[in-house]
Amino acid sequence: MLQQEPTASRVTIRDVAALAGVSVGTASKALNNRGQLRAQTRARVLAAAHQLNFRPNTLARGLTSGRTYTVGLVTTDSFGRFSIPVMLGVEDALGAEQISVFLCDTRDDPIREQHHVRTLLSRRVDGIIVTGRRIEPRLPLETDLPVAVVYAMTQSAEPSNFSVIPDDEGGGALAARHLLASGRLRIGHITGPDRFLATHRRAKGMAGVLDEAGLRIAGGEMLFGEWSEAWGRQGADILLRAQPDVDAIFCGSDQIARGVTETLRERGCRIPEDVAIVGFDNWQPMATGCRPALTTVDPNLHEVGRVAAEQLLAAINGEPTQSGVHTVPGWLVVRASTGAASP
Amino acid sequence: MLQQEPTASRVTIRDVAALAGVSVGTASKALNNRGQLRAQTRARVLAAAHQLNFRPNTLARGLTSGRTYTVGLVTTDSFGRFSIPVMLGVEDALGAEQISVFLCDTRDDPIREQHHVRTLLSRRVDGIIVTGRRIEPRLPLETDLPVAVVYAMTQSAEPSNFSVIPDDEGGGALAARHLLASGRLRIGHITGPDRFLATHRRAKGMAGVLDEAGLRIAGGEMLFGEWSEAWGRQGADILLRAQPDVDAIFCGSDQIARGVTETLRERGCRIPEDVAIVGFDNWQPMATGCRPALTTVDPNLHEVGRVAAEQLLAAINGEPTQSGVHTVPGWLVVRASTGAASP
DNA sequence: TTGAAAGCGCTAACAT
DNA sequence: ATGTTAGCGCTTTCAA
Repeated sequence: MLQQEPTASRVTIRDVAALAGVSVGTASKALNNRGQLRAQTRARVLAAAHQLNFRPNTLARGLTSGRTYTVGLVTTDSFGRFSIPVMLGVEDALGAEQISVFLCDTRDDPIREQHHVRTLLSRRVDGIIVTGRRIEPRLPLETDLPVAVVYAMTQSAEPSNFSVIPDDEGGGALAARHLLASGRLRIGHITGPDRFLATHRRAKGMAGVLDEAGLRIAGGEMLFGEWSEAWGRQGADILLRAQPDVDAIFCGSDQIARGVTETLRERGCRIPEDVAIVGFDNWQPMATGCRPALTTVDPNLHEVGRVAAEQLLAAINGEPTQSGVHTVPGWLVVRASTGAASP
Repeated sequence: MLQQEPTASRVTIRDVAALAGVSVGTASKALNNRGQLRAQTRARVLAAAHQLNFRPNTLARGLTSGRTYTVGLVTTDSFGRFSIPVMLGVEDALGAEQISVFLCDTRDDPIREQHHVRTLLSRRVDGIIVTGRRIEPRLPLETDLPVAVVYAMTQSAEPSNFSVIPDDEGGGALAARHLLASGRLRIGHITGPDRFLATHRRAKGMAGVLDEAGLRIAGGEMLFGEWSEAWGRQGADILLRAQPDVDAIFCGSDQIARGVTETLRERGCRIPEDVAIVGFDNWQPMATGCRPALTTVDPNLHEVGRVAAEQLLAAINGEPTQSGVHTVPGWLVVRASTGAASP
C-alpha cells in the first residue's frame, strides 16, 4: 500500500493555507496564479497543495464564478450508432476546454427530455447540446432557456437556433460523381424510406450529378424501401429486373448496400467488374465485412459534433452567435466495391 | 412567444422568499418539505417558486450537503458497442435516484484516464463507474480514492474492488445445451483470438456441456481466430474440411457466425437443416441481417450496467460494500438459424 | 411557526 | 506582498 493522504478529496484550501502558513486568500491567489505574490510564497503553497493532494472543489468555484464548465448532452438516440461519433466530436472540442459533459438519454420521450433539461438547469450547465439520429426538424427545447443550446445530427424547427447536420445532398453527389468517374453510365439508386429527409437529400445529390451528365436513373426510378439488408436484397431484384444491364448502384445506407451485394453475387454479377456499389454511412463493421469491401460515403459525424461544440463554446464565451442550419461535408471512402484495391 | 421569466435560472431562493414574504430559511424548509410550517406558508412559497420558475442551484446544495448526486462514467471503449448497453443500464439505475452522469472517454489512454479521474474528484462526484470492452483484469484506478468505485464490463485486478462482467462460460453452456437439445451431435466451435479471456470462457462453457454428454468437439479442436466475418468464412472452410458432416457450429461472436453462415450457404449447406448456427453477442443488425436470422447468446450487458450501478449506489449510501467479481447470466435468443420460426 | 445567523469552499475587493 | 472581509445560493442550527 502506498502512503497517501486517505481523505485526499476532503482537503480544503484552508488546510493548504494552514500548512503553507498563509491566509486562505493568499493560497487562492497562489493556486490560481493571480495577484502579486513572492515566488517563494507561491511555491510554498503549491508544495503544500501537492503534499495534501489538494483538489479544488469545482462546485464552490462555480458558485462564485457563475460558470460551471459543464454542458449537458441530451440525446434522443440512446447513444446509438449515429449519436456516438457525434458525442466523440463533442468531447474532443469540449475536453480541450476542461469542460465536463453530462449525459442525458431521453429515449425519445418528451417527458424525460423535459426532466433532463430541468435537471441540467439546476446544475447550472453552461450550455446544452441536443443530438438525434435523424435530420428531421424537431421541436426546440423550451424557448427562453437561460443557457446556450445547439443541435447536432438533428435540427431545430426554430430557425433562430443553431443546428449542425451532415451534408446528405453533397454525399449523394460524391457517390454519383465517383461512379461516373469510374466510367459507369447506368446507375441505379436503392435507398431508405420515402418519409426520411435524408433519403431525399441523398437522392437529390445523386440526381443533380446525373442530370448534369445527361444521364437518367437506371431502372427508370429510384427505389425507396427500408434501412435494412432485407430491403437491399429485394431492391436489387427489382432493379435487375427493370434494367438487367445496370452497371452501378448507389445505396442509401451500408446495410442496404450489403443486401444488394448479396443478391448480385447470387445472381452471378461480379462486383465491381459488372456492377459497382456505393453505400452510405461508412459503418465500419458493415462496410468492411461486405464482400467486396464497400465503397461508401462517410458523413463525418465526428465533425458534426465538433462543429456544434465549437459553436456552443463561442456562445458560452459571449461571442456573436450564429443561427440556422449548418451542414458538414462528408467524404468518400473508396474500397473494393467500386474497383479500388481492397484495403 | 410565451410570457416567461427570461432570467429563469438566475432566480435564487431569496427572490422566492421575498415574493412569498418569508425569510430565506423558511423558504428553504417549504421547498424541501422540512421543519414545521403552516400549510398556507408552504403553499405560498411553492406558488412563488413556481411563478418565478425557480430552479434550486444544485451546486450550492452540494456545497453544504457534501453530496453532489453525480457519478463519473469512465469508459475505455469510446462508447462502443459493448459499453453502450452498459451505460444504458447504469442510467436506468441512477436516473431513478436523480443522479446525473459525467461522461469520460479515456480512449484507452492511462494519461487521459488519470486526468478524468482528477477532474471527477474536483467535481466531487459521489462515485465512479469504470467500463470497458473486455473482461480482462485491468489495473484499478488509483487506490485510496475518496469515492466509491465499481467496474463494469471490465474487471479490476484488485480483488477487493467490485467488478461486474457477463457470464461468458454460462453463455457458452447455453449455446451448447440448445444445440444438443435440438438433436445435434457433431458440434464445432469457431471463435475469437486465443488471447481473450472471453474466448476461453465461452469455449469452456461449451466444452463442459459436451463432456457431460459424452461428446467430442467436431473437427477435433476449437478454432481460434479473430473477431471478424472474414475469419468466420475461413474458419468454416477449415471446419468443413476437417469434419464434413458437422451438424452445428457455435460461433464466438455474431460477426464470426455471419461469415460462417455465408461460407456454408455457398457450399450448399442448408441452415438450419444441415447445420445449425449459434452466435454470441446478440448484436441486432448483425444477427437479424443474417440469413437465416441468427440464434445467439445475449450477454445481458444492460443488466451488467444496472448491477454495477446498484452496487455503487449501495456503497454511496454507506451500505456494506461487496467485493470480488460478479457475473451476470445471459440468455439465448432463438432465431431461425437453429430451426425456430424466423422472428 | 418563523426568522436570524453561521457556514459549506472558494474567489475577489479592499485594507494593511 | 499578504491578510481580512464579504459574498456566491443554499441548508441548518438555534432563537424568538
